[in-house]
Amino acid sequence: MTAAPLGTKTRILDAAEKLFGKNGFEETSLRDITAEAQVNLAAVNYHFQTKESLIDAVILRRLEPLNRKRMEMLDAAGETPSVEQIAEAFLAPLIEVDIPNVAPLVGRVFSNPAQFAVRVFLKELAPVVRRFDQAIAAAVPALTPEERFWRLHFMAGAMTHMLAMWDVLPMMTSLPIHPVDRGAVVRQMVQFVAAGLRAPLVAKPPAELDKERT
Amino acid sequence: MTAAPLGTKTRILDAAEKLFGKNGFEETSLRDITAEAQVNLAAVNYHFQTKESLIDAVILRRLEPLNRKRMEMLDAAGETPSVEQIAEAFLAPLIEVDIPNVAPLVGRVFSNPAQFAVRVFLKELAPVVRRFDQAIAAAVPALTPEERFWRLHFMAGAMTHMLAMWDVLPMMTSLPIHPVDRGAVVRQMVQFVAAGLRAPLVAKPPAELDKERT
DNA sequence: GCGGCAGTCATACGTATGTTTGAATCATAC
DNA sequence: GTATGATTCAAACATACGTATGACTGCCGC
Repeated sequence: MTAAPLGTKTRILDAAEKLFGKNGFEETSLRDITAEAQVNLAAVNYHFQTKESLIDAVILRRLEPLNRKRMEMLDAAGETPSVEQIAEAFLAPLIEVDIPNVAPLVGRVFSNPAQFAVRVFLKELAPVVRRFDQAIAAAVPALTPEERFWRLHFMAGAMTHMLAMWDVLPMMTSLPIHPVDRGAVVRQMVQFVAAGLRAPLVAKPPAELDKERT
Repeated sequence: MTAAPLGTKTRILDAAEKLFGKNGFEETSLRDITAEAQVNLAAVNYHFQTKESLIDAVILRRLEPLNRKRMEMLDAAGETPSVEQIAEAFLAPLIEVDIPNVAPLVGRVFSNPAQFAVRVFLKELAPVVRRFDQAIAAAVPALTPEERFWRLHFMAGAMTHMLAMWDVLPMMTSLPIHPVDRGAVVRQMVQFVAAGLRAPLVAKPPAELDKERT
């Protein structure tokens, strides 16, 4: 009857992941976590020393396989992936890798530029950003580096917003979108993002047009 | 020499806005705020009763004119605005209305689905969502309600991500994008979002294609 | 059997937080 | 000038938090 008891350490990670995702990092106390995990309060400091490094551990446990999957999909798409393939490589792993608690967590990580998230960002995310930037450069050569940079982050923003708002969005519409097939949303998002990635360049600002008039 | 002294209440709002934007709501203590505002600790409870309603006050002071401006721009775009006009009406007010502290704040509001943010969401944001949904429906009639719903929130996500990550993004690139002309970013985003809004519909899922094969 | 040790536990410590209090100060009307 | 109401102030309150401690438990090698 009782499920496999799992290690204390894993139970803490699971509980923390769930509560961090639902309520945020600072808003979740170690006592909330240990209660959810049915574990003694001191266990978290025994296994993870400090709350901060528990946060890191929770994030890294999920972020690492997620990003590996992204890289794999991008590699599998060949020499010069299309924008659709780029968007899908970036977005689809969220569906495949996941259990339900993870999505809100990812949303929280991306939408928290505070120090504790930056720690993880730069080490874990920078290579992925670089790799996808190169792919976009190959797929849409007309883009300047600045344009690639922003479009990449617009894509990331669409994703994070969906994840972070997952539980709230149903309240903002009368549509029966909950519980929804996450795969369908990803298809929509791939479509949206792909079109955005290959959008025409912005018109030159008035200052430059002036030169042409003279 | 000394600037106009402003009321205590306003100084609290300004300080809270600045610190909430920089560090988040829960991470900012009332003592941080009163120190920044050079005001007695008790003043915040005197003027705002509780921290929670201070948060509401800070958000509403900015969100309300922001959304009014959005509505105005959408109205000014005529009967059936183009997707570019829709995107611009949604995004441009952030540049015009703003002082620098506000942008991070908006990012925090949108990326925090916790109760305290939901309180504001549903009352203040629902009419705007409805209005823009109608505009998208008129501009891209082929979209189903679900598709409109998601594309609207992809647009919101690109915006929030940019705002929330504003201070962090420069660290993720070697490009000299900081300090950057915010108007230029908005032009990029309008371009991206407009293309996404009028992207072709998603391919039918395999299940429906099967029917055509039989 | 028993020593050693990783893991668990109840409990406590120090501190930071939101909030309250009651006296002091200020402004304004009479 | 002084009474009155609004505002500011220093100080305290209760609570919740992250962390630390020291005793206890169960297990494995010998």
